[in-house]
Amino acid sequence: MTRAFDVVAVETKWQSRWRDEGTYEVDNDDPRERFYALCMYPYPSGSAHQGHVRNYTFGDLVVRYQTMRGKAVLSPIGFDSFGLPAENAAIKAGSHPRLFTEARMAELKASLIRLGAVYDWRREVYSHDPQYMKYSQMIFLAFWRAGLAYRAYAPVNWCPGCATVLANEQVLADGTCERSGDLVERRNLEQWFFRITDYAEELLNDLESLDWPERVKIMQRNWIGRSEGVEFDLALADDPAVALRVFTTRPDTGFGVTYAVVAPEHPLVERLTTAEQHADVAELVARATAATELERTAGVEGGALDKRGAFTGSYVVNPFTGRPVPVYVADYVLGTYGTGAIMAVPSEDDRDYAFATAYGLDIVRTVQPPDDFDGGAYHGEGVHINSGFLDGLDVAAAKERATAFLEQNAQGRRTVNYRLRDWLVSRQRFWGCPIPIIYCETCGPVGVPEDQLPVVAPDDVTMDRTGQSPLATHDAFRLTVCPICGEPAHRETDTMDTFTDSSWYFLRMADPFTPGRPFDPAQVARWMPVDQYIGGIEHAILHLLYARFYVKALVDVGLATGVPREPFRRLFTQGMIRLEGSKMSKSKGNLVAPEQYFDTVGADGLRLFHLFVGPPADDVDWNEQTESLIEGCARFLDRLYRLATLEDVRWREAEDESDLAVRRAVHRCVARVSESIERWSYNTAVAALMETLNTVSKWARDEAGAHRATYDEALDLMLLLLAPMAPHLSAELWEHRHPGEPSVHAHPWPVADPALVATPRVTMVVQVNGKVRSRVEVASDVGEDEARDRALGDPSVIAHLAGRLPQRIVVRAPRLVNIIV
RNA sequence: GCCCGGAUGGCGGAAUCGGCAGACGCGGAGGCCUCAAAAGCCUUUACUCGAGAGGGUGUGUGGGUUCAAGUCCCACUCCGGGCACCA
Repeated sequence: MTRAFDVVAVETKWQSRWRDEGTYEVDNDDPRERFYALCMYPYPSGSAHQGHVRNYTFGDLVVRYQTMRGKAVLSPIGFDSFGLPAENAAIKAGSHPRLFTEARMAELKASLIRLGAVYDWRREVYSHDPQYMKYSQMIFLAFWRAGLAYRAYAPVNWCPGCATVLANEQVLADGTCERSGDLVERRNLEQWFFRITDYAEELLNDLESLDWPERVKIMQRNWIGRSEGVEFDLALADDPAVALRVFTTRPDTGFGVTYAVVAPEHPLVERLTTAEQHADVAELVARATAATELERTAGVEGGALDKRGAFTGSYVVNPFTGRPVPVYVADYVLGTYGTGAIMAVPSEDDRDYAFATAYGLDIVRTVQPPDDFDGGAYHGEGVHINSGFLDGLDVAAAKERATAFLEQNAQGRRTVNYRLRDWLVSRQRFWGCPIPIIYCETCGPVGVPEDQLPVVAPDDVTMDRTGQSPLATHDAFRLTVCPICGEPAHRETDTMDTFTDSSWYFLRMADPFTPGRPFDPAQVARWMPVDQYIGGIEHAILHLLYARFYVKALVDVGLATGVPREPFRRLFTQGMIRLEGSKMSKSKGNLVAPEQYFDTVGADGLRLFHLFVGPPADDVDWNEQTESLIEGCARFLDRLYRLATLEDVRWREAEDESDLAVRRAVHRCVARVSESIERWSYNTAVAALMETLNTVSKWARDEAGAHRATYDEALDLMLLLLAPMAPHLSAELWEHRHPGEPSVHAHPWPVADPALVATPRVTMVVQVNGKVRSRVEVASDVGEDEARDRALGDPSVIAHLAGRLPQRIVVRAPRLVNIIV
């Protein structure tokens, strides 16, 4: 298409100006009111894709809008530059992940600049920067000293073919390695954890104070999974000295306990298993513990549970009935939750019901289901039956009584359990931040002293096809001496989960200037919390939960004293880009590169499209009509350009009625755009501008001529409103109209004149029996009586009444009158 | 299975507090300009009956509340997302 102006020339001109003049650099001692605007820092996968464009268009709009609102806006950027894709690419290309990563970073940076997104580049943070790594490691050690980091055995995905550990995403749906095709095994390795569960309660409670999308909060709540219940002992029938401790949230159903189950990993499995049952139990345990997590949970879909178990030969006493019930080992009970053992109530629990049915165990109802209930386990409200002293009570009352009973008779104790597990941070990977620990034969694990940080992975490595981390076999890296005793020792060769990098980068960005520590808490406290965080919904759980934990922990270990404990006050999650329905991704090769549009419709045109195409939170389907939508946005910019550079206007001296109408439209537009931006309704903000441009354009070209002051006001206001959305063209046209004056982006955000926004006369709808029969012009402050009289006197209304007498007249002046006959 | 979200013209979407359904844009149709085209400009465009004036219908389906429902309530269908043996 032919454009009205040279898009590339205009855009590159302003991009270099913003960068060269440091327009969006902001100092930590800036006296203006502060605003921290942040987009989730990207993984550098190469030049930007449409998802980036969308994300950073929204972010840039916020930055420029808040700047015009007079705030000192902190707008940093960085790169989440560690990670598996770089490692895989390096293996393929036989190069070093750093070379690969840095090339991709440069590409992405160039795209962001061509998008016109503006940042304080002095604050750029990237995960593999040795400076950043040093502080990541300092933080790890601080957590360790505070007891928040610890070592424990945990199962990992082990590929026998590659002789290495796999990330979950490297294991295919059928349980094989994506690279070698071997069946992935489960192995126990000693690994590092962060004690995030210590913060479960706070992470849950603080969600309430956050201005986040409700569904993200719900996802986090579910992930944390708090549940209140009772822990108590089930005594072994033939040896009361041995007790099986169980956890339940339904103590009220105790009379329905017809068996008990322990997890295959449970420490009492040996003790409970009788000689006759030994073979059965051993087989079950072997199968369950060797299986991958995947196999163990396979077949769970749709609730069709393939539960497997074995009788131990032992019995425990149901404390409610006093009767012995059998104990099973079954793989549907998890060793890692609660006590790793349960009381089973098949009548009121689906899983127990399925197991009991399969193994022919008793089912005794304790809650009366409704008459029409035809399912298996019943978990609704109801009155207790078959339950001795609980009979007749409702669920809540019975819970109370049963809990009190267990406290007195079975070592019962009210407890809270969480679904949330501690955060496993070890990765058996090369391209990540090394865990700064040295293992010494005599001193045990020792932290690398601060003056020896950062621990940086060596450059002289070759990534081989197995995917095994070269650190594990690189002796120059691995072998060292103990910092305490000086004896030969070896380094930890695991690296940290990349989620650790993204858990504190926003703190570093707030103050990357203080030497010797991650940041100066006092400086950071002045910027935090982030006022507006913007990113993809895919980070709703992990990244956002880990970052929240990190900040709380950093405050507690003294590295972030005074910093608010919640990092992100407001969160916005944007929709995804889909290509004809399916998810767009690099691996599918269905990306629509933004670069091609920068040369045609320009960054402004593409940005406008992303703003206009629909609500920012909704997904965007990229299809055959997208191209023409983008062109429609470019066309709008062309029309604006033509109007702003119009030469053959007939200027007239006197103001007339049309001037007032135009001024009204323009001021209403100011109000509408401002309000739309505040509530993240960018699509309607653009629509308002399009509408206004149509009005002004038509008026300015009219034969009756245009009044200069009206035209000037209209153009200036439109350019100001457009400045955060299409920053290049707005700046260019503003400069054209105000040569030598400060840029449009330095101008305060406009305020609508209330007198012009208010409409003195409005259209009132007149309905007869709820159907619109007429519209009449009335003053906007019209009284009820006058509104009614106007409605009843309208010829079309009289015709529709056809002589019938109104039974009732509803008057909602000045909007509507409804006459009921 | 449980928890969330959604469904509006040919298409993307608008309707912010229960009060004019379809703003704005795309696409379509017709016209102006032009030797012609591109670009631009103008008109029109939910469906339907009607020559027109005008009428009827219409926001996934079925009910309900209300003078009035896209909006609130109940039941359901379909689509999308999250969790998925967490006792």
